[in-house]
Amino acid sequence: MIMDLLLQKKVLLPTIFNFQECLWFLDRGFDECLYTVGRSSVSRAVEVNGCRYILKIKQDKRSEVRLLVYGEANSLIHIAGIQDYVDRWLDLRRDLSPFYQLIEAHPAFSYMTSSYYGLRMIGIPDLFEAICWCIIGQQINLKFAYTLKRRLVERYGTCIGIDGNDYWLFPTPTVLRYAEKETLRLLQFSKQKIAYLIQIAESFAEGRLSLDQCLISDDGDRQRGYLQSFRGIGPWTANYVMMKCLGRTDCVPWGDAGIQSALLHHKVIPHRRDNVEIRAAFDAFRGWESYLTQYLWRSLSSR
DNA sequence: GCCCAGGACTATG
DNA sequence: CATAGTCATGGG
Repeated sequence: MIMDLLLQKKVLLPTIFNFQECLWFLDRGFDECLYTVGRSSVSRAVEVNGCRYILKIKQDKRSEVRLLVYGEANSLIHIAGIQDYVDRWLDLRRDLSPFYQLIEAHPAFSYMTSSYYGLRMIGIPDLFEAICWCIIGQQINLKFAYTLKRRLVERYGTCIGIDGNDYWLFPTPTVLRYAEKETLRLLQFSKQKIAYLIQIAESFAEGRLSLDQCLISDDGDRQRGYLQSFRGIGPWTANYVMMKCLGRTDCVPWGDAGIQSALLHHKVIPHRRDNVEIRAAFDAFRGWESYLTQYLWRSLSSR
C-alpha cells in the first residue's frame, strides 16, 4: 500500500499540556506494539470509518504540535473522526485546572503539578482494544501483558507499512471471534482469558457490546453495570475502560496493584489492600479520581 | 522456591 | 455477604 501525506494541521492544545510529558508516559520503556514514540513525536495506524490512516503527532521547534495524516492517495479524509480519535487519545478537550487545584493542595502529591506538569489522561479510544487490553493485563505483570498483546496483534491484527516502518492495527472482533483456542494457548494466553476474549469479540460482532451502548446513559453506575454484565469484565476492567475510553474523570480501578504500590510509596497507606485508607485517599479528589490514578501510575516509572 | 503482578469467576460456609 | 481456591506465567 502506498501512503501519501494527505493532511497536515496544527493541533489545538488545552492550557495545561506538555507534549513531552505525554510522550514519556506513552513510551515508559514497555514493548508497545500499537504505536511508535520518537524524540518529539508519536505515530500509529488507525481505522476511521473503515479507512486506514497513519497518524503522526509531532512537536516542532516552536513547540507547536502538528498532526500529520497519511493514507492512500486520493482517498477520503474523515478528518472529524481522526480529530476525535486524537482528542480522545490525549484527552485534549479537558480543562485540568480543577484537578490541579486539588492536587496542589495535597501534602503528598503536590509535587506532581510541577514534576508531571501537563500530563494528560492517555486514552485508548477504541473500546474493543481497551477491553481486550484489560483482560490481557488482568493479574499478570505489565511486561508479560505487553508481550501477550504483541503476540495477539502480530497474529490477528493488520500490518500497514510506510517508509519501511510497520504499523499495526489491533485485531477486529470479526477476526478474533474465530481465533482458534489452541493457537491462543500456544501464545500463552490462559484458558480463562481465551474464553473472555472470544466472548467479548462475539459480543462486539453481534452488536450487543458497543461504545454507543456504553454512552446511552451518562450515569457511571449504569455504565459500570452494563460493562460488568459481560464475562471477563469485573470492577477493575469496567473502571479502567470508563477512564481510558469513555472519557470519565471520576473512576478508580479498585483493586489495582499499581495504585496500591504508588500510595504505599507516598506513605499515604500503611500497607497494600487497605481498602478503607485507599478510599480515603481518593475522597479528596472527587470528580477527578481518574486523573489521580493516571498521575499515580505515572509516579511508578522514573526517568 | 516463593511471592507478587495494572483480576475475575466459582464454590463454599 | 465474606472468604478461599483457581487460573497462568514471568519477574524479582
